[in-house]
Amino acid sequence: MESSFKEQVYQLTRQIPLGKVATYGQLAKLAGHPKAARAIGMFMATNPDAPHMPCHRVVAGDGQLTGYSAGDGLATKKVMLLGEGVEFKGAKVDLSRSLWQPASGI
DNA sequence: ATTTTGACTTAAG
DNA sequence: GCTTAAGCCAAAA
Repeated sequence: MESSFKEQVYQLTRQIPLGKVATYGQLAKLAGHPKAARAIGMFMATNPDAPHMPCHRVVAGDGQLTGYSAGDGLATKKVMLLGEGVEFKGAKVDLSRSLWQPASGI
């Protein structure tokens, strides 16, 4: 395994369950760099495995949809998330309901 | 090797 | 609630 920061981010993004979304900061933290949210965005923008990279399930820390350069951009992203069962609150994702909680053994 | 930019986050006013 | 500033990481020029 490469075990690189990049690889970790890719794996985590790939493990986001359907109907849920993760934030850049969350992925960064899970990958070992809690402040590399910016780099995460770049990894998504330059993702080498787009078909295996559900980057549309990754949103900003406030649930705001950012980036996405496919279809109609954020519009397509929103539609995809809605189709997966993610709840929206206006133009943002309702993180209170659709935020991915890894190992949610609370 | 250095500088700039970017799909970010948090804090402060 | 909105704007400004600073911090941090990685890729591209």
